[in-house]
Amino acid sequence: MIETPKSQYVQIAELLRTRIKDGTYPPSSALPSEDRLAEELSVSRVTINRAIGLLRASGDVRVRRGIGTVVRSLPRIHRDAQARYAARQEGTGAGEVEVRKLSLQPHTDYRQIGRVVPPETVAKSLRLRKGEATLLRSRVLYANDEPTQIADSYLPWSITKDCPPLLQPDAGAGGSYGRLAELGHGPVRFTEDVTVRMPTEAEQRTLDLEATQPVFEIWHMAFTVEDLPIEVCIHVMPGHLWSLHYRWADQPRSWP
Amino acid sequence: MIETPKSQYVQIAELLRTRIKDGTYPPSSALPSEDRLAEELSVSRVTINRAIGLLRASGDVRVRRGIGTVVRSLPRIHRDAQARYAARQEGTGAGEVEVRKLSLQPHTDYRQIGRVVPPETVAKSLRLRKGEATLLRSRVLYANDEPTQIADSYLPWSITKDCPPLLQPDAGAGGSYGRLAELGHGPVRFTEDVTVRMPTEAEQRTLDLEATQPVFEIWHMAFTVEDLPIEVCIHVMPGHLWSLHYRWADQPRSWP
DNA sequence: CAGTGGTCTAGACCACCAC
DNA sequence: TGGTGGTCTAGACCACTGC
Repeated sequence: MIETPKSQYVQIAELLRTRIKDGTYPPSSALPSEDRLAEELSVSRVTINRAIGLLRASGDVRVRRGIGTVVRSLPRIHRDAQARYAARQEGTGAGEVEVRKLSLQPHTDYRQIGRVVPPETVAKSLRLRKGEATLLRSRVLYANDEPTQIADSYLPWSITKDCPPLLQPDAGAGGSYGRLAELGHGPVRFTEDVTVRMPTEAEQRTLDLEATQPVFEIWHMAFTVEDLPIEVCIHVMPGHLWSLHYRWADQPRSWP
Repeated sequence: MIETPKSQYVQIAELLRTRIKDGTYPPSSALPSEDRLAEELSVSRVTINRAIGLLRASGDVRVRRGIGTVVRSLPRIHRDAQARYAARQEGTGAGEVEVRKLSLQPHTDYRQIGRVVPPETVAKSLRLRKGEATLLRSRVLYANDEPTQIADSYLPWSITKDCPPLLQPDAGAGGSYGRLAELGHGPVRFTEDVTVRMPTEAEQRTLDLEATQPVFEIWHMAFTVEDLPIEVCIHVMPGHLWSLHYRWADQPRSWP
């Protein structure tokens, strides 16, 4: 093995991570202040700050200005793509099932529900004409009051405009997919595109993240029996909070 | 809208990103040196360094010590989970198809092929007894000589030990799944678990990444008709290089 | 050798929080 | 008001590259 001399801030980050793991700094407890750590380790505060920057990027600690640096405590949430839509059909809010499984307290905040001209990429995916409107259902989901995801769901306005329940936070039994089914546009096929990126400033505020903490962006699409796109839902989720699960069987390929 | 006064290094990062997008700094070209940028923008070099740190985390630039800072040029590679295993069955190396689609030059480096006692998590997934061995096929894939992923494939040694092609880099027509099928253990069902995390130091070296650049970890599993786990493959891929694609249809749930 | 980025320091000022 | 982290500076030394 080649011995690489490591920079101090990397070594300090490792030290702090060790202390978190061995219980010296338990979950939800505060780390010593940067000044104190600097003194203890005989380095400048800037070096400590940089070390903590690594812990922040990986989601191990969260920092509150004026308060201090605290060890994160939320476990990873498992998101089973197939199961969640199956659950939805049984009438449960899909996003909350996963959270409840971990004995955490879920909570959904509907930020906006209404008619909206969608971003061009969404319009294209839904095969809408230029300027054609959609119903946007935008919500933020929480676990124990910590934000866990933003979900912006776009549905063609032409199809949803005469369905009042879709304008309510609680869309009724089976959620919005239940209503779509009643309208004769029940989704039967889904796709998801998953990417990782750094959060925008708005997302940093909403999800309580820092510029260096990656987020999943899941571009979820639902199709009807006629293979028409009926929904685009964009999920933005803190990377350190989630684990995504997919499964499939080898079968004659019936889709393009 | 609330006006948030931004720190200089965030503003400078935005400025540099703008210049990259508008072609002032084209792909593969070098940014001005930190000293020069510091002079141009009338800030200290540390501030420039911090701004560039943000561009590095998001994968917009890569830095070569002694050389300079260069604008990244590789596009995102699309990975269609279902399609790639279908392709494999037709005899093409799955990992290379995706790269070739982008007119890039693929290349696979087999780091290790041989008998190995696997990590405990892998052993458990394969339902092996404690200490039972596996065949490990470990490889690094490249596009245009830039590393794009590490793939470590584990197969039960008891099943694979008498199949010499599996000890070769090229496992023959249909890849290792082809050989498993001949052995009567062809995989028919798959699962994938996707997480994001920061890279280990070894991964940083292998994938030419920095500590702040997130990676996908895909835990891929293959099952036989009898529903026995026949392979665990762990993919580690730079987050900024990939886009993952999954699809499924609503159907009577036949799996646990 | 000169030029590049990597790292570190001491000191400073600020914004935010709890009391 | 005192303690916390956020940011910035000027200067320094180092390691690595290419000439």
